[in-house]
Amino acid sequence: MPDRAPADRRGELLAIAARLFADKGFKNTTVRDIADAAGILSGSLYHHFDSKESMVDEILRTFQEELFGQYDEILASDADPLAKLEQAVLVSFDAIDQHHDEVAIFQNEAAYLLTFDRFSYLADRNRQSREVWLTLLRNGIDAGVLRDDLDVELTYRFIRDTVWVAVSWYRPGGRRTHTEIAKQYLSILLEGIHS
Amino acid sequence: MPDRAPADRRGELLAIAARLFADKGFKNTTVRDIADAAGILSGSLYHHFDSKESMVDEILRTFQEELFGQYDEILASDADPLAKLEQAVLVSFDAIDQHHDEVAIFQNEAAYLLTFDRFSYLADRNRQSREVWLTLLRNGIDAGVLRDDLDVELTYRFIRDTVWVAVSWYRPGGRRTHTEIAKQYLSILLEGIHS
DNA sequence: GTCTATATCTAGATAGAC
DNA sequence: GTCTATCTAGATATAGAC
Repeated sequence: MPDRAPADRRGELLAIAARLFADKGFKNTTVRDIADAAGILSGSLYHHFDSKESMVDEILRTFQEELFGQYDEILASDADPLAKLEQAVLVSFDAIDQHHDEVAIFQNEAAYLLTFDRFSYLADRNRQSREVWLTLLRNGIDAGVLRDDLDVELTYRFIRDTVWVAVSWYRPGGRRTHTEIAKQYLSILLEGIHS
Repeated sequence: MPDRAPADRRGELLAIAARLFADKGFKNTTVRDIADAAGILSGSLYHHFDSKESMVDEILRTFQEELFGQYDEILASDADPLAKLEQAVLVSFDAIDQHHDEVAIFQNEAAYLLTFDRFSYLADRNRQSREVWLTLLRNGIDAGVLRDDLDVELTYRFIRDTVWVAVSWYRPGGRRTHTEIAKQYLSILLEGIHS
């Protein structure tokens, strides 16, 4: 593996920053915090990155490219509508497990970051995500496997919110695996809690 | 109405601050922002309040006393378990409608504020909220009206998250009333989306 | 690639006049 | 109750040495 160390220094620093942004918030994390955690001084960070904004930008872009690639694969597959919906939920919980910090940052900081022009792509991603879920829900209704008396827009929001907000309490390595949680969630979502 | 203006100036300023804290975040709202919105200068705010922290403290305390009073009433009532659960959901969506900014602040800033000793009561309120929902769910299971194969702790989290996170997209005066949203949500929660 | 040193800016808070 | 003026602390970012 040639030039692994130099190429990865950037990734290391981004991972350290992501952890802090996720835990304390973007605004509330100082470049000194990041440098301290990395064992260097704040000025040295500017050898690697333009600004604190550039750091969070790179973190979110990289993560979202991967996540939306997975959604696209599901949409393009030939699974039945119910299976696709389940896969989308599982992939999302997988992201919470594998990219916990990135999901947390997107959940907690997107509204703030969207006030800057350079982060306008986050709004595009929100629209894209809405399209994915609405498509899955409409296909399920059309195929007759989902109730047709539900407000699709509201249903989409409930699913989206419950899935992603789990990042606020799920901790990788905890008592329940992310797959167990995803399956319980799907059971409630599909069948309800009424006996 | 004697001395209405002087007594309400405090409340006016708190409402202005709450709106800004909810929209932009606590850390990201400056005392100058608050003063600007109130049409005064930043120094003048300190005639009314000790600090920015005191402002958010008063906002959250007042709101939570009211909300938890309502939960206590539901728990103490003689309605059946299913009705109590429905009432708790309705009361929560009512809070999102009537105290939108306060709910948003609690949702978005609690984790940060909890790093200060003076806000440790927020952790107590979180525990209290958990007890309310767990009690409602357990009573429903014991009475046989809720599925007994569900993880109660996970179910509580899904309900809590989906209810409160609605504050991020619900806007008072929008296309759907908060009661319509609450009823759709209860329909999904109780019966599921499967046809 | 990191450190030293520092420029620049912004924020919370205070004191006293009006 | 508000304004003027200002203090102080802390944050982002830069320049040049090592």
